[in-house]
Amino acid sequence: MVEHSEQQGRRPANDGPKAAARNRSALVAAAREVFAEHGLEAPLSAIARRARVGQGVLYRHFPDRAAAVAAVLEENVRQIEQAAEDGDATFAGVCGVLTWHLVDSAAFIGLLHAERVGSRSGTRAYALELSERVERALRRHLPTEHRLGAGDDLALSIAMVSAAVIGPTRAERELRALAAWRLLGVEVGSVRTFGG
Amino acid sequence: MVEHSEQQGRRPANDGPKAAARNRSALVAAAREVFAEHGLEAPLSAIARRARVGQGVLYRHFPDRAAAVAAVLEENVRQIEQAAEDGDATFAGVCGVLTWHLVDSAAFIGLLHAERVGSRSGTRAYALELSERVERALRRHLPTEHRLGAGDDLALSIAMVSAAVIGPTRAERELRALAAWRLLGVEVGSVRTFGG
Amino acid sequence: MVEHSEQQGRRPANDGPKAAARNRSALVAAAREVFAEHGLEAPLSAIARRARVGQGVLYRHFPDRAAAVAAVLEENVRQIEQAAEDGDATFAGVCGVLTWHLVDSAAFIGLLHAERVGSRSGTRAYALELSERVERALRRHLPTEHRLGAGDDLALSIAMVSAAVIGPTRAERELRALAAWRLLGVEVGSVRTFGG
Amino acid sequence: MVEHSEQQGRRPANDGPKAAARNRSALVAAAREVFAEHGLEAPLSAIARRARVGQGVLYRHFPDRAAAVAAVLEENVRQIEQAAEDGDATFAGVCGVLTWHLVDSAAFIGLLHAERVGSRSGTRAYALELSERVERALRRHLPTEHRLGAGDDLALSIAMVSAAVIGPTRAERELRALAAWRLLGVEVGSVRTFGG
DNA sequence: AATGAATGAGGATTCATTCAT
DNA sequence: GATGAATGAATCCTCATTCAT
Repeated sequence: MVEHSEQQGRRPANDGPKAAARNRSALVAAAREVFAEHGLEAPLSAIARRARVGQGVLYRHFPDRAAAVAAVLEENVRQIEQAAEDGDATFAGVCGVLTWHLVDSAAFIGLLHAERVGSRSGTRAYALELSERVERALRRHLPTEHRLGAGDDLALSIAMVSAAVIGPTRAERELRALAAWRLLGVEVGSVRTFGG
Repeated sequence: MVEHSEQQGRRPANDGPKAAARNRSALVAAAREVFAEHGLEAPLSAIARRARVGQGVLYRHFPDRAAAVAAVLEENVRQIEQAAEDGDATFAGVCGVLTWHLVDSAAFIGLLHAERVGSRSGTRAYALELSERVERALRRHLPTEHRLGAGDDLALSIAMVSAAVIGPTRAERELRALAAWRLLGVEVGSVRTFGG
Repeated sequence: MVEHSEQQGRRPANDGPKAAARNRSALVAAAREVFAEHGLEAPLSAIARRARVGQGVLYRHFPDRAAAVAAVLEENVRQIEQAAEDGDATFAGVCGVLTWHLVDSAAFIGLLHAERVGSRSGTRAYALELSERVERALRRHLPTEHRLGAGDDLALSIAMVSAAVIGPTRAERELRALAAWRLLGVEVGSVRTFGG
Repeated sequence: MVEHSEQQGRRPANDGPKAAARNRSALVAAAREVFAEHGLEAPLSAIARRARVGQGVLYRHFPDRAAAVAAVLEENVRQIEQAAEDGDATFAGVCGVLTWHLVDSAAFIGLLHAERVGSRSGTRAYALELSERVERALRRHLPTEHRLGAGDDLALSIAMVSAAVIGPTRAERELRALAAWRLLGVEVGSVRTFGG
């Protein structure tokens, strides 16, 4: 008596490479949400779960936590860069986009606290690179005579503002962000995602 | 139900109650170092290990993480308060003492990021109380017409400066702290612990 | 924050998902044995150890002690219910099956001492639900004029009998169980597992 | 400069042997309360704390948990024996006193579940001895023709009734105890402590 | 004889990471 | 390429027990 139908465990279809891209975006989106809600220390398994993929896929795309964080922030940074590349861009405008991301995501705030992201080599370097890109995007539209123009003052200001962005509601966080910019003597444009 | 097997192993010397005070200071010192190096989320066991005491002693002295954090920060905050109570105290002077502690201890910086300290009840409340005490100490000497006098601006400034204090060396951290105060238009006195 | 050091140690074979079902039964069997031998408060780690699986597997299958207890008792209760659903079932017969399980497993006895199962919410509720199912199964065949028909008398009787079932040997426990029923004026059928 | 007043740690007066007796009763009373409230698995330290003595004293008087349990039960058993020795004693009356203790103390109930009290040798033997004394006290007034007169039936009945005594309120526990006796065909006198 | 601090093993639980299928 | 179960180290916390004073 041959019982060959015993091991029929249904396995989700393997959609091939096409699924890979889909999974990656799902993972990034999930990571963005999870990090935003629970901070950068959230369990990685939560990300896989929210993305509706197995743990293995997570590790295929992001070998470690830092990579996942980076993938999330990469998008944020790119939006800021795009805002800076826009023809009509102004310093205030780019600040507004930056502020939007700070208010939107706890993960992004962590970017400026790169030291804490992880002790494993490479992570910090990457985070630093990202924050430099943010700084460059802003500096591009910084009037030469601006008070933040000298030395590290711009980078420092970004870090300082990011620290101000705490609070349970988005409205509260935005208020604090704007107050922080004001204390630094910076006028901020509309707080919104670029193109949104 | 913790069912301990009847262990026979030789037990290290028990120095008796005399050790209590010694242990407590060892624990506070260890906690200060560990928190300064690894942040407020560092494993409590690391503190016990560095203090060369058993886990139980840690828990006897500090029933939870909040208590350990408090023990470390309490001293810092008190020093700032004492600086503020000094007859000759000035706003710049108290800022200097505050800055010294920020530069000295990552733990102290975390104080202003109370939201991250822990989800366990009590911790956050205590951290908030401590940061309010710091603010009150500073506000006491804030000239009425000072630009940080309004609303939450002083508290916000403290948080912002604390975020600026990163860097591998003490010198670097101090430079950044001073630059941050300068950006906020605040003149800081000598950066030193009160009475030191 | 669980910061795992990058362990290099060889990792025991991972038999993959196929092992899941096998592990689950191993865990239930182990739990049955451990609970039977050491009561419902036995260390969960003992169960994992006896099942030859890691702690994590235990928690994957049973999120808490209650779930593990339930998995063990669920089967016992179901057998009693099946006995009650049998066409030829009699009160004496169902009592016999109940008695068999009482004699077989200390865990099952604990069921009737639900109050002690655990202070953690959920456990007690579940235990109570199970004991109610046992009572319902018996009541189904309780002659209307039976002396245990009124109020809580049936539930009380079950609890009372379960307390009688102590002793080192199965034979001894069975004797005591039967004596207990007799004292309550209940005639019991053959003490055996249903269908066995 | 001689600092010889440094080590002045005040130490509570040592009242000598007189204190020993006082401590012992305090401990027994504390143990009774703690066991009654939290069951026989309660932390021993809770007993020392409630008795306002050091941990060491506890261990001096009771080398292990079993000894503490025994000390508590000893008093209960003695009261039952006294009730039985009273000139006017009846079976119903002694049952009433026994019932009072069952209702009063979770610890006493545990007596009849001696198997669970502890695995360390001696404990069980002592518990068994105590339960035998209870049985003897009852048996002394058991009418010869009583239905519980044969074999182990009396001991069994005691165990069975004790299992019935659960519930959050004393009133509830008493009701259940009385119902249990009734199911066994035993009439119980007033439920009260002997002489109380 | 009492005090009460210290010890440290043990149990619960959580995740990072691997890997058979 | 995807799945998701398994592993097991690490952390937290609780007590039983000892012992210097």
